This record gives sequence, structure tokens and C-alpha cells, in this order.
Amino acid sequence: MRILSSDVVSHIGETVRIEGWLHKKRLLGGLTFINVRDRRGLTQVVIKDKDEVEKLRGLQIGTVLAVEGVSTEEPRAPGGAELHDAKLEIMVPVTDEPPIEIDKPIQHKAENLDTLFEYRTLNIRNLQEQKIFKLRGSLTRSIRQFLDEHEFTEIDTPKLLAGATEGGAEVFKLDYFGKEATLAQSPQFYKQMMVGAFERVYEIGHSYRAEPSATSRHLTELTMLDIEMGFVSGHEEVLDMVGDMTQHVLREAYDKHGDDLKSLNAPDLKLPADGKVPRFTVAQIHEMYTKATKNDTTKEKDLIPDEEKWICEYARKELGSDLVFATEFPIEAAKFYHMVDAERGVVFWGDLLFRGLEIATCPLREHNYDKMIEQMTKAGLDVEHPGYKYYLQAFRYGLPMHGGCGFGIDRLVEKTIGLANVKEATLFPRDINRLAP
RNA sequence: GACUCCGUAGUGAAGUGGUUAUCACGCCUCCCUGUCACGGAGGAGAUCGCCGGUUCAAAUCCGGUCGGGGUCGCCA
Repeated sequence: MRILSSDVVSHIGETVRIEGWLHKKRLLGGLTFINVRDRRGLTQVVIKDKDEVEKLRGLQIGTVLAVEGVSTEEPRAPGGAELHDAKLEIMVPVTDEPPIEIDKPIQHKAENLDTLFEYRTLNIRNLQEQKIFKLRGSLTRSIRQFLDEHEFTEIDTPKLLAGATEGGAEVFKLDYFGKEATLAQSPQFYKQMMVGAFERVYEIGHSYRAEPSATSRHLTELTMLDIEMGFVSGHEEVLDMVGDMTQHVLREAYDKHGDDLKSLNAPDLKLPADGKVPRFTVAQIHEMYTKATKNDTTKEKDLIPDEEKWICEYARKELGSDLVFATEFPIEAAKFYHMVDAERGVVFWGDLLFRGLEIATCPLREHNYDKMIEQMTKAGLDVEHPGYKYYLQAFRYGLPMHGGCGFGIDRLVEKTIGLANVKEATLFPRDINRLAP
């Protein structure tokens, strides 16, 4: 009967069996230590019998083996216990030398990320590397819990679409039984349609963008949290919801995984004392940034990357918040589905910035059918195209005022840990240059 | 897409014109009874990304090419 590494300490004096991977050998002559890795972590095994040590000759790290031994209390052992009088059983011998070392810190230097992904299958066996993805799983679990508690219905929407749904980002086109299909750039239209049924919906799924963007914050296949909420009173309510959720999720991550985050060198978490994520309009940020840096951005419609970093540093230092909203984007930035404030020349659109990076966009949508037709026609879109026709049905037959967000999970993980590149937060990243593994 | 930087053993790095290309980790052999990034001695392992050029001489300089990084642009 197999027990797991973390349970060895609770079987002192008993003969137990562990199964796992050979993680490390240390031969000290008459005494050999090996570490065996399983899904919970490592077990230290002490081997004195020469014949048992000999079983390991020629076998590399990664060898799958079982060890039977006496669980022994030992303060010098990691975890306070280790196995003595070990009998080894080799289950899957590995004789090829692994191309990288997995028992030491895995390099995340920008210029070596290519090697990181080339040997992802192996470096993910590194316990430190695993923490990134355990944290990622924990973050999405926490998001689901929060949204479930707030009566959001989780949905799944198709990623194969009949056509480009919007003029903005580049789409991947593919052959679909002789017809042209595209990969979804976001579940936006579907989640809006579902507001007409469930009021509140969310989806955690993949989106695909054919942007030729070679930067540290772009992926061609990304994981998005998409939220849409009906019967909102206005943009403020959308911003509050996303702000509250993000604070809750971050606080929970730091509570549950504080040690892991510390060992990953994550920054301390700073959240606003009053629980309200500070917000600045784009115009305000341009003004503040221009004044502080003498670099005039007042003519820009969007925030430039350096402004995102600057306002985040400002918010952390002056307002004690790692989160900040940039709101009221100029009307020129509006897409046809956005609700605009024509009088003030702004669009109800807020970007949530976290530690220097945009992690979510939170707009209010236009929900009036006639106005949608008007805005789409103005944008030069064919309202009869299957990509829009069914979308518009939802508006025609009644949608309340609604808004939500597209929230980049990869970026959230990246910035929570303090990684330098969004790809480091992704198991098998897809970018302009990489399609495997 | 633009600009810019970089390609050297399995991995990470040093080497800016001159004998046999240096180091660390890993690997192999031997020694080592409390290691935990163990330690010690020895060894194997590199057509210096590729093609061409300059030169008596090229990892090093030049051109091209392929691959990668960073920044910007683009970006639901």
C-alpha cells in the first residue's frame, strides 16, 4: 500500500512504501541519501546496504521507483522524518541523462525562456516551478467560488466561429469543411447574449489572437476570464464588482499560499485600506504622467505601457494599492458595442491595472437594439452576417443595461507572482514563434 | 511590422584578431557514514547557429541567412 511523502512523518516506526521519481542522489560512501518525489513533495531515504545502492547505478534522475522502509523520526531530515532500511524496486528505469537539472532553481532569464519551454515537460518537475501552476489553479478556483457566491452562472461558449466578429484584433482563419471559420478572439458576443437569460454569467476559457505582437505580455492563445452582468446601475457598479473580486482573490491567494509566494519572491500585497480600488481617468493619468516625467502623452488616446507602470507605482506608493483603474477612455477608442457618453466625449470603459500591467478591461455595453444597429452600420459592419445576426437577436428581444470584463488570467498569475513575462505563467505558451510543445 | 541586442559542450556563462577555446553545474570512474545546490581526485564531452568574404591568421571583423531576446507599434 503506497503512502505519500507528506504522510511519512505520521507513520513513525512502521514499514511503509512510497512510490515516485528519483529526484536526487547523494552518495557519501557508506551512506547514501536519495530524494523521492511524488505529487505532495519529497521524501528523504537513507540507504546503507551496498546492494541497494548498487540498484541505482546507471540510473538517472527521473527513474520511477518504489521504496519500502521504516519511517524514522529524524530532526536532521527535511520534514522531520525519513525512511531507513530501504528496499528499492525500480519500476521505470531512466538511463538517458536529462538535458536540464530539475532539482535546482529553474532559470527564468528572458533570453533563456526558449530553453524553459523547450524542456517544459522536465522543468515542471521542479518543485518551485510547480508552485506557479498550483497558484494559478488556486486563483481560478477562488475566482469561480467568488462568482458562484454572487450568483453568476458559468457558461462555455464556442471557439469556432463563422466569421470575424469585430474589426479590432487580427483573427486566426481556418478551413472548416470548405468554409472559412475563425477562432474566437473572445467570448464577448456569447456572454452578452447570455445576459438575456441568466443576468450574470462568466467563462474561463481560451481566446485566440493573431496579433503579430512579440512582447512580454502577449500570447496568441490566452486564458481569459469573461464576466458579464445585467441590470447594472451604471459603470461604477461594474468597476466595483471587478475591483472587489480581484481584491478578494488576491487576498485569498496571499492567505493560502503566502509561503509559496514568498519563496517565488512575489512582492508584498498592497490593497486599498477602504476596500475601493482607486480610479483615475485616462486624461488625469496623461496629465499626471506628463507633469511627472516631462514626456507629453496628452495627445495619446490610450495609455502607453510606461504610463501603466507609472500610475501603478504612484498608486502603490501614494495610495497603498497594487490595483488601480484607468477610466473614461476617449470616444475615439470606442468599439461599436461600447456605451459612450457622447456629451463628455468618453466611453464607459475602465482598464484594471495591476503592478504595472493592464489585466482587465471593464466596459459598459450598449444594450439598445436600434442604437446597436446604428453603431454597427456606422462601423461598416454587415448586420446580416452570421457573426452578428444572432448576436443582435438578444438585443432585439430584450437586454438590460449590462457590463463586465475581459480579464487576463495569464497576466494575473504573472503579476501576482511578480514574473517578468506572461509566458512564464503559462504551461505551454503559444506566441508568434512557438506552437510546440 | 520597426528599432535594437544576442547565438560558444547537455544546461548556464567567460572569451573583441594570434599556440591545444575557459569556467560552473550535469554526466562517467574512484574516494567519502548525516547529506540536503554535499565534498575531494581524475575523465569524457564544442565542426564557437549556418553560408560566404576580409586577413599570414577569425569564436572574435564584414555581408547574408536562420534562430532567439528586449523595446516600440499593433492588441476585445
